[in-house]
Amino acid sequence: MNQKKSTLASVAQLAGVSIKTASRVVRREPNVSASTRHRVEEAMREVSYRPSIAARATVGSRSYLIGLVFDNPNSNYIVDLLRGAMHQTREEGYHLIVEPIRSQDTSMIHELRRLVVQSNLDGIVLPPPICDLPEVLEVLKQQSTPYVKIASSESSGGGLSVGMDDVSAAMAMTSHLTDLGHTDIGFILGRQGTATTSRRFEGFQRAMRERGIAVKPEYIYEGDYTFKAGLLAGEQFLNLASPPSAIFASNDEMAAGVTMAALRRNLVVPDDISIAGFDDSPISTMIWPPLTTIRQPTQAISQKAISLLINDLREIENEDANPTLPFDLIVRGSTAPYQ
Amino acid sequence: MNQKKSTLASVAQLAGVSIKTASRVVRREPNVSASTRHRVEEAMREVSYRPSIAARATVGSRSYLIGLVFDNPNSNYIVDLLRGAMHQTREEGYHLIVEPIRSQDTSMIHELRRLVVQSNLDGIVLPPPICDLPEVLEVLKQQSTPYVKIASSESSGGGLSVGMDDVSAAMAMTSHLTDLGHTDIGFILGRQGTATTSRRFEGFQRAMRERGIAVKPEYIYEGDYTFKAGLLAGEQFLNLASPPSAIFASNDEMAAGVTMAALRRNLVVPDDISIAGFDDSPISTMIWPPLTTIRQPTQAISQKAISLLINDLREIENEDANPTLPFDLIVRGSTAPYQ
DNA sequence: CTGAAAGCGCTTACAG
DNA sequence: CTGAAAGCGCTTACAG
Repeated sequence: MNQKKSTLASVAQLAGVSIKTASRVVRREPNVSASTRHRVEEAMREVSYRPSIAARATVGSRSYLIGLVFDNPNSNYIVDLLRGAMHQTREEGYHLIVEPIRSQDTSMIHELRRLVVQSNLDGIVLPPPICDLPEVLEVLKQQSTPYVKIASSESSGGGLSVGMDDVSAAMAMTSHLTDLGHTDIGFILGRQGTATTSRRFEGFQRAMRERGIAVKPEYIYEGDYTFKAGLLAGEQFLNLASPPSAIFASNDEMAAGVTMAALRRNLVVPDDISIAGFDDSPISTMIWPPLTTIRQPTQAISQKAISLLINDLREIENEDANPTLPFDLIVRGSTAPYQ
Repeated sequence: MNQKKSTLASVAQLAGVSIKTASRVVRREPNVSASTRHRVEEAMREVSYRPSIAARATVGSRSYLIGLVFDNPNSNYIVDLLRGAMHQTREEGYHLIVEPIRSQDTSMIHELRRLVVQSNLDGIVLPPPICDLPEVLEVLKQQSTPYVKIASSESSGGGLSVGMDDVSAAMAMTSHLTDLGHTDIGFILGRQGTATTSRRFEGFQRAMRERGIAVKPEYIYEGDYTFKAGLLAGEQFLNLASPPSAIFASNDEMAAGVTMAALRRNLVVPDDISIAGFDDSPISTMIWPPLTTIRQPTQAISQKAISLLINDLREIENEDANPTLPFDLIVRGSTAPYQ
């Protein structure tokens, strides 16, 4: 049960070669005769040899350490990111260093540089909103530390990035509502100035246009992703002479606010009004009825990000350096056919 | 601009001591004169020295690695835990390895053992609910890996633990309500069988008893920590011939449910009814009005946990091996004087 | 209280 | 094609 740890030396001895040659086989370097290679591989298998990352890290320029910094109020998102990243990092024989940073602080750049230098990071994962800070990218370029951006606002400038197609997702949700027979659909935008906000709105508009349904100006509300904005939007929509029969909020918190506005007026969700959110955040199942929403494949995204980054480190060409991962439309109790 | 990595040698040179002495200071070993220690610490700060885990791991039996496993649906709690733990781990010159595990899986124990053995963990932090799994404690004892429990249900069996005083916190919240003039207070219990549930209820009862206020049986509702339970509890309370003027829910989600039940009946919170929660979870400020609640000092708790654990590793006696940290009563918009 | 030496498991020059 | 040597940054015996 309890096995002793095997080393390169033990492999070399068993194969009757020098440590250096054993190393060459392990690292798949050229200039080893087929028979020697075979003998060493046999020995590796016999003692179930696994190279020590620690020892490798002390010597070479590689640390086998990937960093993941975060500064995002959405803890759920962060934890999902962590799960995916940790899984893939371990899978590839690397380790993950996680660091909370405060992107507002002036000392942040200094801390980031210290992290990269001191921990000798091989690469770093940049979730939003950090991936959109030019200073951060600048520092990493200076230190020539490879990075991968997650859900970045800007189209990647030649670097690595992973994201989700917000436009298609918003289109899918809109289609879900129109398929249920809704034509009077209220839309609540997120905070101005973020790429996500405009992409989701674009998806809504495009789907409506494709179906030939006009979008009434009074059915558009400018929110800011908060519960309260949803509450206000809901009240405004429901005060209309002809209120919408469905409301699509750009995130779940706002959709929860709309739900509360509807309940306040003794409306039954989804019979009297359908409500849809976006993100599949915890609140979406905490309220009643649970929200129909869009799930971002966060774990898969961070997994992919790690994978891209490590391929890059190994100088393996990534067939797609800026992939976009598929989302899920989660239909729950808050949406129903128009009646 | 481009920072170079600092080593023990550079620190030693700057301080004018041997590498060995510098090492002693870094590792907080005894037998270093105060002045030497001071000089080395100064040098460490100057070059912002951080020991190389890799180098440490190659040599000694110690890994300077602390593990933190988690399996908790509340991501916000986890992230707070992480922040506190990371801060203190770095402070003490250790590194933190974070691992999500699934306490339900049968393979969990195997994975845990692998983590402990392969990463050569010096110690491990066990948040709820993992800290209450006997199999986990068993494995750690087998491997003689020191651990510290966080917010454990059971009174620590001689081991290390950090927690919060739920009884006092529930008493404080109850007093807050009675101080506002409320005597008819509804209480919503959490899920049966967890220590937290009974401790919070005990605090409520004790505070009421101290004030000589009788607790009516119809003002007690057995919930399960979900939003829906809060909604049902609220409806039941509000259907009473003489409903309570204040409702204290054992967590914020249930308090949010009560809020929705109140709004459904066109009651104004807090004018018509005061509502209090527990935990200061994200939902407490997402809904309107924001909830008066109890904040657990999660970051401080995990910080303390790391501190206890590392003291233990250094064979420094902890003056209190099972400390309980102070909480905060957060008064927000959901509670107001009885009228 | 302080330090010189050996060595952890591996890699990177360098030499045959 | 193969290997002996030096060294990564640190720690653990051991000596003063």
